[in-house]
Amino acid sequence: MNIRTLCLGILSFSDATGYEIKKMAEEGLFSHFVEASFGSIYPALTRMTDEGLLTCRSESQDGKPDKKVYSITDQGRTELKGALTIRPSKDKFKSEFLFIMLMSEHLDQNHVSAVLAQRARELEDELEMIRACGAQVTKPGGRFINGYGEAVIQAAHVYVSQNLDFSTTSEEPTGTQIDDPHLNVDAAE
Amino acid sequence: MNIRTLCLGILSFSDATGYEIKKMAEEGLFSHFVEASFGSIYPALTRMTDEGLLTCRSESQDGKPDKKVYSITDQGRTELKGALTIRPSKDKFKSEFLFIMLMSEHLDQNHVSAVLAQRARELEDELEMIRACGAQVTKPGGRFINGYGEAVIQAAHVYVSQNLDFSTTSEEPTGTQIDDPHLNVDAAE
DNA sequence: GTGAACATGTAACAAGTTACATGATTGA
DNA sequence: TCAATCATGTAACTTGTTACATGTTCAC
Repeated sequence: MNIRTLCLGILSFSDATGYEIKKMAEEGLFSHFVEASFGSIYPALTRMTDEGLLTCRSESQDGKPDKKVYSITDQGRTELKGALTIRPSKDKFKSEFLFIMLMSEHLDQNHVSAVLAQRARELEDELEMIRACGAQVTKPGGRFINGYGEAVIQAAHVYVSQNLDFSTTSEEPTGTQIDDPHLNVDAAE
Repeated sequence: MNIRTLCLGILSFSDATGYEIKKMAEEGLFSHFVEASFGSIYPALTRMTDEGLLTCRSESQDGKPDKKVYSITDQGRTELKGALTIRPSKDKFKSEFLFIMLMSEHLDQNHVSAVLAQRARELEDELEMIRACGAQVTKPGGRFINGYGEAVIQAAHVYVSQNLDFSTTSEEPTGTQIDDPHLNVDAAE
């Protein structure tokens, strides 16, 4: 999924400026699956307007530059649907944190412990953010992904908290004790 | 984290060829947090050898091109440690799947259901892979990230399985009933 | 006999980031 | 007075991907 699709998606819910789109990609629901900088958003909006996928109206404000509010057109909605009807590619997950953990044996143990403790705190903050943000979400799609984020981050938090000292002890990592009634494959060995 | 660090990390465990590095980044432990193509791996290895971070020995094989086996040098280990001692940046997670779910109200319900069912199956496969792969992992760092992956993917699987029909019913998404004893913040509302 | 796995490498290209340029307002 | 927020935009740059080039062996 590229920036164009992201912008179309956000604009399919409500009109917005480039600045607002960036904010939405940083905080709230959208922040879970994209990143976008001004350098990519502004050119994308301009180009899509030229192509007829968006319309743009300028609202002048005193002091600040004109605000350019973009709206999605029917053609834009068609484009968006097309982009969403392909089967989704694998989720992409990049984690420097996990990489550091994997390499922990080459590193200073104090550093590893500090990184773990820090990560536990970050996960708590994220969970709080998701819950706060979830209180404002009403549409089913939004509720679904909010719940998804909550489930996943919580699992990560439980796991990290239970294994804060993995690098200093020789104990087995504590696995999840949750049973998964939807998994019929008998893979646990 | 860039490809250079990834290669150094892999080579810090054992010598390998570019081809083998690519395979490791696709399957097994490393696959959880990176992607790499030949087009990025080969130039990176060449350059790092020029810079003294790696050494390279050629093993001729009949038929196939010479195998170039890379080893990390002390300088390379220093570089790796440096790259790992910075505090890890936020995990990056990109999901076309979640984006489609967010947009589900604009889409055909049958398509959304199919995507959900497909995702449940993919998560099962991934869980199986993680468990199979975990059986071979012995070092603490590896065990930690294997357990992390298992915890997170399982949570996602439970959640998706419980909400396969979210787009066709008006019910609240089923939240996680797991309690998190490590979370003292009282954020649940 | 066809495709996959083994094995390396380059050049063209795509995509997005960073840094810069500009400038008012508001709160600490 | 300094940083942050609002607000848009461009150019240079980085990074990495895709497609191509080359060639063997092995299993189906």
